[in-house]
Amino acid sequence: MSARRRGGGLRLTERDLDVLRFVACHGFATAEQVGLSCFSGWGDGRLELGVSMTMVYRRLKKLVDADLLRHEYVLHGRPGVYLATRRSAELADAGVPPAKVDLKSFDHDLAVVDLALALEGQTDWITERQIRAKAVSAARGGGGRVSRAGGTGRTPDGLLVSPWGEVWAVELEISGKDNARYLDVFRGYVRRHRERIPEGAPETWPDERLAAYVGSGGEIDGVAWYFRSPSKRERARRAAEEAEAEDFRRSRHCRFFFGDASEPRWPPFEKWDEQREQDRRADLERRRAAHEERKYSHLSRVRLTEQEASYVLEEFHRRKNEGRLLPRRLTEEEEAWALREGLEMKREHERENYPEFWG
DNA sequence: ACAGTCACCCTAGGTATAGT
DNA sequence: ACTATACCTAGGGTGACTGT
Repeated sequence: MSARRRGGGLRLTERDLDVLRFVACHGFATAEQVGLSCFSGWGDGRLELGVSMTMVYRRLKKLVDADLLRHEYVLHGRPGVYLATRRSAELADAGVPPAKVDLKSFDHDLAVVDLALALEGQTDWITERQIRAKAVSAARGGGGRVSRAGGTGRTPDGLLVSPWGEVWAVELEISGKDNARYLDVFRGYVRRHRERIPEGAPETWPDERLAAYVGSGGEIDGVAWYFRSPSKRERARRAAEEAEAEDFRRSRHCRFFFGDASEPRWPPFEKWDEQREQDRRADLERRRAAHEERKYSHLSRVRLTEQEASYVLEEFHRRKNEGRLLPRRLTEEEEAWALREGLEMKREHERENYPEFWG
């Protein structure tokens, strides 16, 4: 059993650290969410609790007793939430300070955790708190292009990073905005499009991806927006189309995806494959152009030598006077034509002898 | 009804001690 | 020195219980 023993007798396991990290990164979470994240496994395409909820509660209680978590009832009749303490935030090394519950966004924040749980798996989820914390530390450390005090423009509810390094901003809408506001947000995201996924992105660690995101000023490959209401989703989709039409060149690099929050699906992670296909085509085109260039420059260097020219002229003179008693000289046009023909013959000969220049 | 806690039991790993 | 055993501590499972 790999576990660390802390003063109070609690042996801290790797899973405990996962719990602390999960809670710290999201700010707070219900026991059920902690259970699904840290006491679960993937089965039948979704997260399933691997132990009983009693087990989860008991473990959480121990962490609360050890001053590593705080338990707080926020709304009457609703499950309580667990929050990180300063000690656990340091212990989990998640790079985020302990959170406070904000009543205005309480429902939304818990819904974001649910969304993250549904979308995590092969993908990495970077929380809004992680982004903000990184942006602040980057601004203090002088690294990164920070557009606003401690920020990288609009901070999404989370970042979804595909195994190939494709970065999608995730937004969860549980209330609704007016059309102009949607348009405004989409314009902002289109401005932050990322033209290319960097080479080597699939091999980078989540914290390197977060650093790259903050360092680039919040560049993204797409926006996945999840809605509870189909009509709001439709309005947002129209706003996105408008933003795309305004700036077609940039929006090619920033895809939009509109999902159902009650049954969230992953956005289409296709950019990496498309990028590789484009690179392959560009490479092919480059090689074809280089080949043409070499071919042209090679043939353009082919000239008739003096000896060859006089041989060509003699040969044409002989052919012209074949069967004549009184031979005639070649006219100027005939000479020029003969030399052109001779040069063409020589180049034809080159083509046969240097097939690598002719494919 | 549901969130959360407690008691009891079993299992597993770590450590001290006795026996060879 | 090595091995076997006992004991302690903590994790995990289940059912019962409490409080709202």
